[in-house]
Amino acid sequence: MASDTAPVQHFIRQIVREDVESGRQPSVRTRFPPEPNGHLHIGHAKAICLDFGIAAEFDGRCNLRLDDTNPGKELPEYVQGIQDDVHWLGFEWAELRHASDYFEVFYRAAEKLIRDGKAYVDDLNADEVRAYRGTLTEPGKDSPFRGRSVEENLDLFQRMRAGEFADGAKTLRAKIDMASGNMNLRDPAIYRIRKQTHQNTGDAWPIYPMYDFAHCLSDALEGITHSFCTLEFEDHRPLYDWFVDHVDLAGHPELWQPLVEAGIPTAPSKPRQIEFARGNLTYTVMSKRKLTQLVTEGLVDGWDDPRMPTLSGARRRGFPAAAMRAFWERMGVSKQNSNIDFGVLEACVRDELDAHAPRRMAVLDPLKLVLTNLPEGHQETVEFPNHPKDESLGKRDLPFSREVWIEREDFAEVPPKGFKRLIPEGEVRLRGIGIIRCDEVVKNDAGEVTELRCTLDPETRPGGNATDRKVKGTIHWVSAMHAVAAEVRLYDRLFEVENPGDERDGKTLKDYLNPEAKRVVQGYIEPAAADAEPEAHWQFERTGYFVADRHDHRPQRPVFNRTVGLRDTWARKGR
RNA sequence: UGGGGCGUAGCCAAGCGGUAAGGCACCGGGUUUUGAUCCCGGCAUGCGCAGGUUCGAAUCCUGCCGCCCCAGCCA
Repeated sequence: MASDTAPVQHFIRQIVREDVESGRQPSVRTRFPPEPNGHLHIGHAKAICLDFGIAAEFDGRCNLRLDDTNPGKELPEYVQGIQDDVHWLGFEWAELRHASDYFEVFYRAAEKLIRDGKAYVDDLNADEVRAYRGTLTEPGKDSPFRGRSVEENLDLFQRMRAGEFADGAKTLRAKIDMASGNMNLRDPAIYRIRKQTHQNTGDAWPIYPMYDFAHCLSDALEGITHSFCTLEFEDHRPLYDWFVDHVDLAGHPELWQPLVEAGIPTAPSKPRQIEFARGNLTYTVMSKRKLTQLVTEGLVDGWDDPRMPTLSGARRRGFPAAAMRAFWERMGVSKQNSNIDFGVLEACVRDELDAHAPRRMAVLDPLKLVLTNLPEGHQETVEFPNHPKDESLGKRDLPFSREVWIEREDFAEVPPKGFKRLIPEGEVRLRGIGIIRCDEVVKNDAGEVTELRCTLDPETRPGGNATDRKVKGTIHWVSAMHAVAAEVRLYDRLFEVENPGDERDGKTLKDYLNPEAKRVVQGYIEPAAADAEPEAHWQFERTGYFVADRHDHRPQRPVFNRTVGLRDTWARKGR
């Protein structure tokens, strides 16, 4: 996948480039390793773009690996969702793997550590382990089972695998250093007993490897050269290296013989873990717990609700994948915790859509306008370019008639200062038609404006001799006779505050929800917008960028979602 | 006197001993049949603070200060 903007310099790019140029790592292999226990969100897109992007940039390969070492939390539906999201973002993996593909290798590797005196079976229960671990400032104590013989450990571990012991009764632990300042090195668990059906391996295993053990060895087995992960794993790096070095897959082919037999090409590497900061966004939340809460409490309409920061939500909202990629490229990669202004993402979305979205006209809050100097029943078609700057997007015919819908807010009886639209006795340009003058304002008994009666200046019509006469404003319209009624869902930011995850002061997510984040209106669109394919992006002139809803849109019953409004210096001034 | 990270503008972020890129936001101005787009200009005598080394320091050294992560048989 080619990059969408000039690459931004960052430390990971630099490290990889140096590794390639020096010949240390002539070929680059990376992986994106999500746990299939939830939906991917915008933050994950940063990792996806990094993992797949760096591989592509250096002519390397990137695997998609599902890190499925904790059965019970992981579901096949999530692995499908993850694949869909990665594809949507525009990436293709070299190989799809599961950590569970390597369970037999992990088991053999654990046995090797036991034989080497580097691992032991511990009978301490979870509470006892915690008590023995010490605290951040005090060293831990050795488990009384730490000194078991290799033979006993091997026997016990084999019986763990055979399913002889109950869940939690025993663990296999690495024998490292109970006094280490790094808690991860205080004899971390390698295997735990969990008699739980696994989504891939069924009931073949009563024991499952821990992340620290499985992840680094999976990387090595896949020949990964650069293993990118987030900052909180920085402390795990010594352990990552410890397992890779002590298991020494490259020097012990017998450990991964099962993969060879299964026809899985394997050439173990010495991968290097490099940590970077996650990217947070203002006005949203990214934590699985909070996202789940939004869905389960019905605060949104599901995981792909267009207000959700999930990738499926962003997609349904109409954020183009190219904009998502450009956004993360623009943001760079560093080791600083950040809270990125949501406006930057919106700016990327507008950049992309301004360049590529064809224009259409739609009226979301209709007010009838009659051109009294046109004959009753008058109708004609007017040719419009689909894009003001890109002729390759072609032209279309737009029906025009004596009665049109205009946007209610484009008329004001009492105009605020600086108002450039239609006022009584005033003139404005009807986009693509000509200059009209408002002669009469019709109201109902309640005093509400129900209709505007105007005259069109024929000299200002295309081909006339006053086409370039200047008026302050231009407004959009849809021919009433030809308009197609449409449901338009106006989305906005889900939360009203920059940090909705902030639960200090006893506030919760619900206190910060933006009640205006979803408004559904019935509007009128020009016929050429109604035939939209689901997921087609449009700019409705002067109102914003919209996408035909992926699931609900039908040409007979159009449904559009507002992706993001146009930049609006007028509305901003008013606030 | 636990360990590991990070401090450059409102938000991101480059910078790698030679005198503070870029983007978003914001403020001016120009073009415009979208109050959009586009274009031009402005926006850190300053790089957490204090010392030191150097002809020269955001970059090197020392000491402080602030923020983040770690005590799952989660990932």
